[in-house]
Amino acid sequence: MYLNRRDERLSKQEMGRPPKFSRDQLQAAALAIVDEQGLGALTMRSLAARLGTGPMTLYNHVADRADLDLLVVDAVLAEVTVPRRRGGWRARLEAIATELWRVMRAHPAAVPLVLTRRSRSPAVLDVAEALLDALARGGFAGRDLLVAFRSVTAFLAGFAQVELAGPLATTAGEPAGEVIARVRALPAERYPHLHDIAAAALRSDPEAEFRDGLRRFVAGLAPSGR
Amino acid sequence: MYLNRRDERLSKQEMGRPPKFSRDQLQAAALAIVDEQGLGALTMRSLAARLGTGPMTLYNHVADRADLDLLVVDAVLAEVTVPRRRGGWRARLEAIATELWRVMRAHPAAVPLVLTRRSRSPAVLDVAEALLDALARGGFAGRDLLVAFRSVTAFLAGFAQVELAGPLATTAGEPAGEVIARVRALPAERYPHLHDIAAAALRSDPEAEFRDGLRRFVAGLAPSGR
DNA sequence: ACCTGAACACCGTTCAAGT
DNA sequence: ACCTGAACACCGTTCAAGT
Repeated sequence: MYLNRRDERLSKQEMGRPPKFSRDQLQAAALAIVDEQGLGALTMRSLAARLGTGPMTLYNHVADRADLDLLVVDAVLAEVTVPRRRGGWRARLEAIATELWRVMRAHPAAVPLVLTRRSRSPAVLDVAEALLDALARGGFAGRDLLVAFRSVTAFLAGFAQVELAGPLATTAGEPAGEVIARVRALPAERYPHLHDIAAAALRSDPEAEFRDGLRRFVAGLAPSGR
Repeated sequence: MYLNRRDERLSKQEMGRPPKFSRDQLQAAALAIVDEQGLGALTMRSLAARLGTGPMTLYNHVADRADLDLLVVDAVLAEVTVPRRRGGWRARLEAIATELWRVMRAHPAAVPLVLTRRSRSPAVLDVAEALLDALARGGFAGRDLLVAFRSVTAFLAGFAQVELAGPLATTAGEPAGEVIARVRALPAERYPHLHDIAAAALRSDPEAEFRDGLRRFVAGLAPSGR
């Protein structure tokens, strides 16, 4: 009887206690680990330790390990602030793409996750809708819009990725000069053009490369006019 | 003395025995696991088991777990047969890109690895050089060539990735109709364009989307003319 | 030179119990 | 409703030993 009454009290007060951590707290802690120590350092146990609790506590907030990756993706994309609508559709498209590029470069270790994990959070969907809106203003619709959207996100995702893992990418901490030196050590008669761009990469910076590539890409975009 | 002589014999005969597995065998086995059971199923132990040996044996052929990922990347890219050189540079660029696209779609589970892991094997460098060669024939050189190359690989890597993990991507085994249904369950006034392309995706096929996107992209490419 | 078993530190997660 | 420790199956890798 007494126990029963106590159980009832518990079910309304102590049992219905507020969550110990908010989703924002988890996101911030998870992203901090990735930023500071790399992707490999993010584990259920490391995140729990950083929050000052045991591993099992996390299962009150995420379904499993895969959910933890989504936490990081959402944390990164939440930093995107969709720019105000002004200018033509090309300018708007460039502005959103540039903002996305900025955010990804701010969290290079998280990029593989952003490119690889599928999240349906508002943070992700809002950015997608903003890109689509810019294209729609350019006259794209239906399948035309679909293809253009896939192309733009492809370009964006790819550019971030290529800088990270392409043949000219630098490993974490490795000076760019060494990578280029390694490319130059390859047989020149077999890889003449790789030599060429390695030399160019030495004098270029990724920011400007992205801007040029993006501008050229956007300039070439046009609805099929069917 | 006798033992010494025996040791010498061993060092020339039994000790210098040929490797138990070739690199090709490791590559094929690793890729088979990924193709059949997904990325998560590839472990040192699972690969060893498939080869009928113990986990430690693998360390005679790869440096560590990360090396195992490179094995898969190289196995996939080794399937690329660079098309014969003919036609204009745009046609050639499209041909190589299409071939790469074909190979990646043949191993969808391996795509995240291909996009994310850096390999410097000839398989990878040869494809890069072929793309560069096509662009060079189009008049690109130096920094121009660098930017164009990054853009093309970006487009390619991104397109494969977007189909795999973009907002309209299907999880392994999940019918495309369900994904689209889920998008349509979103508030239409907030995501009007996502609704639009979801409907278009229902009637489209990725092959044709890639071809259209690629053609449009290549058509827009041109050296800066400085 | 190449192979291999035992052992270790670490991981995600199930289970059962606590408030 | 939310928290948590013990325990389990699994992982990559070190070590030492074998041919």
